[in-house]
Amino acid sequence: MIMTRWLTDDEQSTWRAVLAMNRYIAESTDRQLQRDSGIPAAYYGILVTLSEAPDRRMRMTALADALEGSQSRLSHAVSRLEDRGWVERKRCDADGRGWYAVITDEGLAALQSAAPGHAAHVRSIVFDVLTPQQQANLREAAQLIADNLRPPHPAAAATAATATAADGCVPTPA
Amino acid sequence: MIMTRWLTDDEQSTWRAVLAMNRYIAESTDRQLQRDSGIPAAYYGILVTLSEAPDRRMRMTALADALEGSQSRLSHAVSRLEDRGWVERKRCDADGRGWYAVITDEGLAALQSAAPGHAAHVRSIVFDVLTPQQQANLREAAQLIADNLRPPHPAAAATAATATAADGCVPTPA
DNA sequence: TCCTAGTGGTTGAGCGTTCATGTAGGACCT
DNA sequence: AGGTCCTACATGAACGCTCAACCACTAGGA
Repeated sequence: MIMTRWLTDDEQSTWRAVLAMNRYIAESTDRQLQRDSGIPAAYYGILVTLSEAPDRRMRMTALADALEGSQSRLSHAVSRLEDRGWVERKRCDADGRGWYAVITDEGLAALQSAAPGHAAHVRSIVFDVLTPQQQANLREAAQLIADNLRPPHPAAAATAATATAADGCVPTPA
Repeated sequence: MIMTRWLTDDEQSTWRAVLAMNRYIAESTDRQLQRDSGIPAAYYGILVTLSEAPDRRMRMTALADALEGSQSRLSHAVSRLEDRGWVERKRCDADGRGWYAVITDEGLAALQSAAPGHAAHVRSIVFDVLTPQQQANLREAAQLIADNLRPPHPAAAATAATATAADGCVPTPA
C-alpha cells in the first residue's frame, strides 16, 4: 500500500512524541494525585489558585480565566468540590449575579497534604529526566505553541495571567 | 500569605507551559477533526493505524499496544466505530478468543477525506511556530519524558513500536 | 416605567475514559 | 478427561469534559 506522508519523518516523530508525552503526563499525574491524596488532578489547580487568592476566594469567571478553562467546566468542578467540602460558594454583594468560590479549611488542608507529593512527582517525571538546557528548550517550545493557540483574552490577560499560578506551588501550613 | 515554592520559578513556568500546551493541542486538534470531518480525535489514530496494517486489520490487543492505550478504551472505541460503519469486528480463526478490528471502505474514505486537513492543522499549530532547531529540541525532550513514563512492554515493543505510526500519515487514494 | 441587550453563572445531555468485574477460550499438567 | 491458570476481550458504572440551552440579574436607553 502506497503511503503519502503529509508530515516529514522528523515532524511525524516529533508529533508522536508530543502526543505520547501529553498522554503519559496526564495519566501519571492524575493517578498520583488520586492515589496519594484523593484529589482528582482536574481539581488540584482550582484548589491551588483559590488558596493563593486574596481572602481565599475568587469570582467564578475570574477563576475560570485564571485556569484557562471554560465556565461550564468550572461550574461543574466547583459543585463537586462543594460536595467534598473543599470549596464553598458565596454570593457577591457588589453584583447580584456573581458568586465567589471560597476554599475551605478542609480544602486547604487537603491541598497542603497533597502538594509535596505532587511536586515530587512532577519533578521525577519531568525535571529529573531533562538537563537544564533541555528544560529551557522544552519551556521555549511549549510556550510558543501555547501562546499561539491561546484564545486572545481582551483585558483579563494582563491582570490575571501573571498573578495566578495554576499548579506546582502551595501555601505553607505556617 | 507565605508561599513555599516546591519547584523553582523556572521549573514552574516550564510545567505550566507544558500543561497549557497539552491542553490547547488536545482541544484544538479535537475541534478541528470534529468540525472538518466528523471524526472524533480519539478515533483518528485508530483509523490511521488500521489503514496501515496488513489486510487493513489488527488484533484488538495489538492495536491497543500500537496506540499505547488500554484494551478497555479500545473496545469501547471500536464499538462506536462499528456504529458508524467505519470498522468491523471479525473473528480470529487461529485463536477463538481473538478478534480483528477491520477498517471498512467507508472508514478508509472518511480517513482519507480528513487527513489533509488534519495534517495541515498539526503543521499550523506546531511546526509553523517552531524553528527546525526548536522542533528537534521539543522532540528530544518529549521523547525523554515519554520513554521514562512508558510502561515497560515485554516483547511487543520491539515488533510493533516501529512498525506502526499512530497519527499524521495516511494511505493515498491511489 | 418598560424594554432590550448583555453579562454571570448553571444545568442537562452526550461522549470518551478509567476501573473493576465478568466471560469465553487456550495451555498445560496429571 | 479433568482441573487450573492464563490470555483476549467485553461490559457497566462513575466521572470529567463539552456543547447548547437556559435563568437571573444588571445596564442603558426611550
